[in-house]
Amino acid sequence: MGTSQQQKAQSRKAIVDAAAHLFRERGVDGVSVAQVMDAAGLTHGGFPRHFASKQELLNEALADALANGDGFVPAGDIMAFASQYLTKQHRDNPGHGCVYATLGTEISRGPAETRHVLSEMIQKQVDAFAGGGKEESTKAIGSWAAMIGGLILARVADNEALSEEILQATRDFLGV
Amino acid sequence: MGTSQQQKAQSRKAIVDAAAHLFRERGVDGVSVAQVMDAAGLTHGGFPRHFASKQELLNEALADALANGDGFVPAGDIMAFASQYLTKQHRDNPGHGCVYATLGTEISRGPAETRHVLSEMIQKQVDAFAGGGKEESTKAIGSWAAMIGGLILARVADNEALSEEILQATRDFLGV
DNA sequence: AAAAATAGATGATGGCCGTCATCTTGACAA
DNA sequence: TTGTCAAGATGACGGCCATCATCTATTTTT
Repeated sequence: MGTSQQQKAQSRKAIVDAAAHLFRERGVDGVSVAQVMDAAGLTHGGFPRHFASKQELLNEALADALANGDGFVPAGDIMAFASQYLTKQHRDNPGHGCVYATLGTEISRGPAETRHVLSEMIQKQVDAFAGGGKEESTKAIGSWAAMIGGLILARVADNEALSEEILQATRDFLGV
Repeated sequence: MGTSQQQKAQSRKAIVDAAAHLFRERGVDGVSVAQVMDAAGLTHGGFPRHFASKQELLNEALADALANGDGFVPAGDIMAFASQYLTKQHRDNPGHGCVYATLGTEISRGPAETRHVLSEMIQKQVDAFAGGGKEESTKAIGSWAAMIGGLILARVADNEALSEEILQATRDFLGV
């Protein structure tokens, strides 16, 4: 099954996309390499041709998810961002949602290398916040934190009323 | 190795304590039953005498961690609570810290039964917040969310300056 | 056009984990 | 005191996973 270099690039992209999606949906430990490959339309054996390890794929998937903005990274007005973030839509689609709210804790416990990738993303975000002065920065970081925590609580809640109550309260708290 | 019923109760407590600690520190998937038993001073074979499954132990461990207040559950003044919560001390000791910030995402993806246990804890907390009226309740839930999100971000950050900046900003944001 | 290179498939390997079976030994009931 | 029961130890089993080895077929190079 020889394949052109163009197809290899396509395959690689498919693998990264599948990983970025599945890792957020089920956690890194909750998804096997074989499952990622399967979702990418390949079999597990082709994996080493693209990545040296699952770790390496995770790093790439994280960078990709955040670079594409798919990972719900604050941009522009933090309040406009918050109103998109604290929704049922986002809550029910972790696979396409905020990386910090889905993988933050798992990665904080993981290898330094992967942790560093995510840490740099946070740094970049905090730096961006700092543009508007200290007070604006504090508000942005604090609001961001509330969004992440609120979404996590809303996802743990197993009944719609409670979950919606948490989302609503967090929105109200932020004045969105 | 016959053992008295008193010793059995002691063993059970040791297992639950070890689990509550290790699960928060390394994640549920990151700790094996054998490791929990070892930390409790036993071997893996005695496990079935106490719990039918790892799931069952998790449920018990969660309930225990939260009941003991060790799990960082808001009590009394939410602001006083926040100032204890957003500290390096808490950040660096997840094993004895807030359950939502360590296991929230993992459990939101897990079995309904375990999710229900944690969900009921949230419900109880939200109900307690509601005592002071709607506005107070909104503030409490929003602040709680900010604490959880802020702590998670601070734990992901792999350099002290950034991590401390996040903790500080979240504290300032909440006015603590 | 022939040869070399390689993407991807199939399959194997070693390790870890949750759970169960069995045995031993001390606790309690008689 | 004797017999039953069970806590906990040792050990095994089946399943899953990450990674590597090998084979194949097509692409790319010469």
